[in-house]
Formats: sequence, structure tokens, C-alpha cells
Amino acid sequence: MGTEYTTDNMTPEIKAMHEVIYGIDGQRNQAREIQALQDTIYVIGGKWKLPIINSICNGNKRFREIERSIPGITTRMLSRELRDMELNKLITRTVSPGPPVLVEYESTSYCKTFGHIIFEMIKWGIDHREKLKREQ
Amino acid sequence: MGTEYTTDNMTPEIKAMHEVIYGIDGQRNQAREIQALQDTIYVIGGKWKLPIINSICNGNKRFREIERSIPGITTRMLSRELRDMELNKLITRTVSPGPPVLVEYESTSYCKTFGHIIFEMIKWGIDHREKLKREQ
DNA sequence: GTAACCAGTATCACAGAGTATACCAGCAAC
DNA sequence: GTTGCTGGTATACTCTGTGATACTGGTTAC
Repeated sequence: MGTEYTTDNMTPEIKAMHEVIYGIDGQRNQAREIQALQDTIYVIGGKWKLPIINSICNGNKRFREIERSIPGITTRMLSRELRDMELNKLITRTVSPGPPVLVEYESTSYCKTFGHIIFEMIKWGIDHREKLKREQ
Repeated sequence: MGTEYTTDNMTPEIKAMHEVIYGIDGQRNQAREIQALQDTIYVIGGKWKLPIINSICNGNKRFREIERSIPGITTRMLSRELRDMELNKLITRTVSPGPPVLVEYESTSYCKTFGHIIFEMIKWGIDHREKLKREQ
């Protein structure tokens, strides 16, 4: 059933992804979809990770810079998330002893792979607010 | 600074979104970005909402269907999230008294606006697993 | 009548994400 | 010396999202 297609012309990566979503036989592979979605939620879930990633990708490097750019975050949470993200190789932390001591956080290429997700989420949020405005 | 642009040709919606992201003067509006991102996280955050949305959008309508399609979820959490999502008009719940009683959940158009986010998250999750496989 | 399914509810438990608030050493600016 | 900033840490606490497990009434299939 379903439309005919050929994967002959695809690159190996695209072909693999296609086969995960649609399966070998072209049927939607719901089990793989849900697994992928849950994997992603596991990695970037929580209240603060994406805002911190977004802030650093926007060029904020310093602890207080990042803190100021995210309304509502506490130093406790920021510190904890930064450490966790460094361990998971989402960001790098570079210390220049100075004086004064200078610590800089930067995104890794792995971190940047969330760009599309963050972009879609920002778009949704903006559009949502526009819609709420129009409904008033 | 930055590249010149004109918004004259844009639809009102696109123009409004453009101005939120870039501001009137074309500069990135980080404050609006973070607000939009936090709004989105507020609405769809948590471990189960997106998997449930995805399951219902994939055509699962019945409580146990949805339950079976999401590994790890408990009836407690599913019931709770479905109620919450119905209250927030993400889904509709239709009861046919039967016998036997038949309850069907369906996504609303509002619910479907998360499609792009979910798609990007599934893509990321699939790509991430492919990369891990290649690194072994 | 027994088993299985449907669509949940009930009850108890708790881990950990998140919060509130104060504080620290070192440095710079005045 | 006082104030402000940096880059956090310390401590106690909250609370909520989540989990585990058993259970319910109604129905169907055999």
C-alpha cells in the first residue's frame, strides 16, 4: 500500500532516516518516531536548558551575561545546568586566570544541532502571542 | 548596522514576526526571543505532552491505543495529561455511550500547530541515534 | 463463569528539578 | 573604604511531575 518510492538516489544518511520514519516497506514507523521524540525530550527537557543554549548561541559568554538574558533563572540553576551541559559536551568552559579571572562559555557544534528545534519553538511562541493579541 | 531590508512586501503576520525577532531597527530582539521560547516551554514542557500529541496526531484515538503507543507511560499520567490537554483545547474528547462506552480523543487545529516542533525533534532524535551508531 | 478489554480512578510515595536567600573572595572604580 | 561586579557556592526547602500498584464497573467473547 501507499505511494511507490525509491531510495536509490538518496545519500546513505537520508536513506537511513527515511527508513526509520517510514520503515523498509514505506509504512510509518510509529515506534521509532516515539523513541526518537523521547530521546530528544530526555536530552533537552527541563525548564532551563534550551533558554541557556539559546542565550549562549546568541553570543552571551559570561555567567552574569547569561543570567541576565534569561528572566527568572537563579544562580543555583544556571550553575548546575552549565556544569551538566559542559559534562555532556554541549558547551565548553574556558578559564583565563587573569587577574581578574575570566570564564567564557561557548556552544559546541553538537549544541548547535538544536538550532532548528529552538527556531521552531521561538516561531511558535511568537505566533502564539500574535494570535492571542488578535483575539482580544 | 547589519544588512538593509524592507518589510513593505511582507504579509502583516510575517512582518509582525520579523519585527519581534529583529525589532523595528533590524537588531535581534533577544528579550522577545527568550520570552517566546519560555512561553513554548511552558505550554509543551514536561515528559509526556509531546508524545501524547504525536500519538493522537498519528491517529490513535482510544485511551489504551494511546497508552500502548507510548513506552513507559502510566495510566495515571496519561489520564492526567489528557484531561489537562482537553481543558487547554489541545484535544477533544467525544463520548459515545454505547453500549459499550466509546471514548475518542482527537487533535484540534491548535494542537496541530506543534507539528513543526515535533517534526524537528523527531528528526533530531533519529539523526542523533544514527550518529551514535556511526561512532561505535 | 472465566478471561480479557475498555477507560479510567485511587492511593500512596518520592525524586529531583527548581526556588529562595545569603554569602564568598577577588578585583575595579571612585 | 564603599560600592559594584564577577563567578559562582551553600544551605534549606518546596512542590510537582512522575511513578507504582491495585482496583473499578461495564462489556464482550468463548
